[in-house]
Formats: sequence, structure tokens, C-alpha cells
Amino acid sequence: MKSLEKIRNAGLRPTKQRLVIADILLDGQNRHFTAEDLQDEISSSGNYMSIGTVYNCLKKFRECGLIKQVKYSKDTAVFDTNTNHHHHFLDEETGQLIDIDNNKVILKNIPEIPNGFINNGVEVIIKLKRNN
Amino acid sequence: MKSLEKIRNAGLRPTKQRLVIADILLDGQNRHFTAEDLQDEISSSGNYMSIGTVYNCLKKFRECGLIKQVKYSKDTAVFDTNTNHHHHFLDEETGQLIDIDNNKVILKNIPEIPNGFINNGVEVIIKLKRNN
DNA sequence: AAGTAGTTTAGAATGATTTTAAAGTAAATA
DNA sequence: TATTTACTTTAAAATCATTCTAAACTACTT
Repeated sequence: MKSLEKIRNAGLRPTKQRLVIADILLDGQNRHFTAEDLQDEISSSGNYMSIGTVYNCLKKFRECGLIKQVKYSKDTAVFDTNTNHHHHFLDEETGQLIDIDNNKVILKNIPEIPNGFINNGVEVIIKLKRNN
Repeated sequence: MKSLEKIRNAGLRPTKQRLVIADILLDGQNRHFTAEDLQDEISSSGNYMSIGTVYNCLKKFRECGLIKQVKYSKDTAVFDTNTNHHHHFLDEETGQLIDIDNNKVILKNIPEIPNGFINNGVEVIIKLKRNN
């Protein structure tokens, strides 16, 4: 599917900037990146985009489910193009994330959900340390 | 154990400010709080502390294992006086955390650890949504 | 073709956290 | 005990990621 369609299907107006970003991000590969990482990639691809626009686009993309946002990695916001339910390995030293397929983790037991709430997804983080 | 001893045992110099913080935090109760929350509590207790000192102390306390830091809750740093290995319920709306005892979660299967790394702890986050 | 509603932009503003450098204090040494 | 040394606290400035603002722009509708 072309970026134009993906953006239209998501209910967003296809601007030049959103197309540039969709071309970079939505290529089927799973990536983890910050707003600044993306701005650098945009530059490398011969385009220019203000950092405000990068943030705006990422926010819109997130709101309509084209990407996800990961909260536990670094202080800076990290985005994730893998929108399937999945887990992560996390190298706490560097903040690097590696995807874990949902079916690789099996939970035998989880506690009762507190009153007034419902379970809205379980996320497993396996923290890693370099072994040398 | 008195705060003075706790601080000494942790290898820190017991300053007036660290004692004030230890008196508030290390009372055996498990809390989640930000630097600003703590500064407010310090004020309520009739003391004053610059926000820089609050951050310095929390950093030192974290480094020597007197407290933990939780990364996935809010944009602001959240600290945790529960230093045991445990998991969390997370209300994504409010950022509120509730502890889950380690033994309440049983993992039947976890994936192979990537080459060059060792498993440095598994953390489970059960995201919550208000049910109304 | 004209209108309007949403978007981009530079730059300012914000908010959390860190840094700076001077003054203060606990611990070590004489 | 007095002196020295290293660490700590502080206010204020600096930093950094992110959001806001308001003007210019552009996609879509009429």
C-alpha cells in the first residue's frame, strides 16, 4: 500500500510532510526512534522538516494507530512502528529496545485487577545487561 | 533502624537534608512519588529544601539502592520506596502505580536472551483502564 | 475560484532536570 | 581542638525535550 493510502485510510489529511514521514517509517520494518532520530532521517533523505512538525506528525500518527509510543526506555519519547501487541528487551545502559513477539511470552498467572479498573494490556520488559 | 544508620549503612554521609528525606521515605511503607511530591512533603513537615537538593538526594539514594526509579509511568521521574523485585499496575490516564508482589505473577515462558546479554530482571506492567 | 478548516513553521514558552560556583558542613588529620 | 579536605547544599542559570503561538500556507469543500 502506498503512503498516501495509508495516511488517507488512517483518516489523516495527506500533507507533503506526512508523506515524507510515512515513506520513511511505514516500510514494514519495525523501528524504535525518537523525534530527533526521525528528523535526522528526514534530513538524510534530502528533505527538511521543523522539529515541531515532526512532533505534530508523530502525535497524529500515534493517535490514529499508525505507530505506538514506548514509555519506559529513555527520558526522551521513543516511538515504535510495530503496532502489534508485543513485548521488549531493554538494554538499560543504552536504552536500546528489541521486540519480543507476543507469543514468546506466556503468563501463567496474573493478579486480580483492582476494583474499578479493567485490564488494558500486559507488557513485559526483560531488562538486559551486557555479559562482559 | 534509625534514619542515621540507614544512611550510614548505605555509605552516604548523613547530612541534615538526607536525614529529613530518609525520615519521610524510609518508614517501611511503599510509595511512588516525584521530586516535587517529596519537596511538598518536606515543606509539610516544617522543613525547607531546594529542589536541586531534592534531586541530588534522590539520585544518591537511588545509586545506593535505598529507593528505585520507575521509568514507564509519567514524563516526570517517579521514585519507588519498594526496593524488592516487584511489578506494577499502571493507570495510563493518571500515571498512578500500584505494586504487584513478585509472586503474584508467574511467567511460564520467556524468550531466549539475545547474544551478548544476560537477563537483568523481568518487569511486568499491567495497564489499567477505568471501567465506566 | 473562493472559502474554510486543518497544517506547517520559526521562535517563544514551558517544565523537568542538571549544572554552576560560591558558601556551608561532615569527616579526617594534625 | 584547630585545621584541612572533600563532599554537600543552595539559588540561579543553563539545558533539553516538548508544546504553544500566531502567522503563513495548503488540502479539501463548495
